Amino acid sequence: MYSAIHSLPLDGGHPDFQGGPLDGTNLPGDACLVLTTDPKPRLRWTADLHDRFVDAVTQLGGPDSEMIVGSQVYEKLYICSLLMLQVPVFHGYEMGTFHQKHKRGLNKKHNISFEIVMQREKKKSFYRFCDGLVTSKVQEATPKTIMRTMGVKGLTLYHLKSHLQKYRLGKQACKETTENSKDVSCVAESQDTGSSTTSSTRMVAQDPNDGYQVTEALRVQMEVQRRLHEQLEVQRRLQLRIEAQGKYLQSILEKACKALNDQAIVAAGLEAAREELSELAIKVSNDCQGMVPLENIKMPSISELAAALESKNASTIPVRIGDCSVESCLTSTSSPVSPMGLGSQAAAMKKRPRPLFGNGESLPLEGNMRQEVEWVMPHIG
DNA sequence: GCAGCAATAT
DNA sequence: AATATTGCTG
Repeated sequence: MYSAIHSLPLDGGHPDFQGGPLDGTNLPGDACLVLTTDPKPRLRWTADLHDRFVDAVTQLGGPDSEMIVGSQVYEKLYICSLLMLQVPVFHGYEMGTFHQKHKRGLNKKHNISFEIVMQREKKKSFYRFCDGLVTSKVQEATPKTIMRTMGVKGLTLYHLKSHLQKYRLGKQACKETTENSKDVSCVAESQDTGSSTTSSTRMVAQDPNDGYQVTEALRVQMEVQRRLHEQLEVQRRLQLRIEAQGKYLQSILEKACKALNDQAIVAAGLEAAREELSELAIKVSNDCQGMVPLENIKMPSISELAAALESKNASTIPVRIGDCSVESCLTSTSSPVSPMGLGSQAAAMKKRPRPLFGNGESLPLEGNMRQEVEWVMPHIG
């Protein structure tokens, strides 16, 4: 029916193209843009061309990729510092939800910025933290961007528009059928905010976005591990500090003992007191020795970590914010790093011990790991 | 101008 | 019938 009147070589990043036949019979190795010979020449979507199209679309985030419809800048408050650590957690926040939960803690002054992302399919927007630790450069797959990434001469916006429309419809239908047959729950990737967990996060194995989701999950895991290390570091410093404190105490006691001993000869009545102090000194010494050596501190498992992150998030923040020393952890007197200062940070912590994941929000990995966590502070005599 | 949907044309 | 194109809306 169709016969080609002309064909244009593709330019773009495929140097391996073989000049195609000039008639309409295109083999899947062709890299030619074929038009039909009709009063109205039409573009022929050859297999090859389509493949390129698909490549471009997936590269741009899939057929239902997100649209970034705006951005906002918020003050670098405690909550924001927290969010810095929690980029993945931030995914899936819907606008309303986010506002409700965090608006009070945020201000439009400093340099934390968020994208307002709209997902094509859902037509709902949500915030995504995008300062510094941008997760992925998900560009939206629109006809224009596709055209750019395909880099095929002669391909117009209209061609792509139409083809994309069809492609999306096809994908949608495909998804629906697979969804009906099997309700595959997705990897812990998005929040459990109900409506935000729709088709786009419930993808099936062959979906091109699946790879993205896997990387995303991996990234989350790495993030968690990173924080585990941070936490352990704090723990270690705390331990050292505690040991030092113990030694100091002991030396004081010993001195006191000595002093008393000198006088003890004179005042026999003090004998009893000396005895007591000695005992005390021994006790302290024992306590010091019995204090859990670092190696014996119960190492938190990932699951514990996750739970801990959830419940004790606030306590990790100062460490990250200013890399402040143990002193500040212990005494809360060191210099504040965030504009609001430690005092108000402490207040914030008191107010919301679980600022991010409370209120039904949850860490992505949390589902199967909810345990009581007591490892943050080793038991001290 | 552009994206996306629906209708239309081939 | 399948799918490319055009029309129209926001």
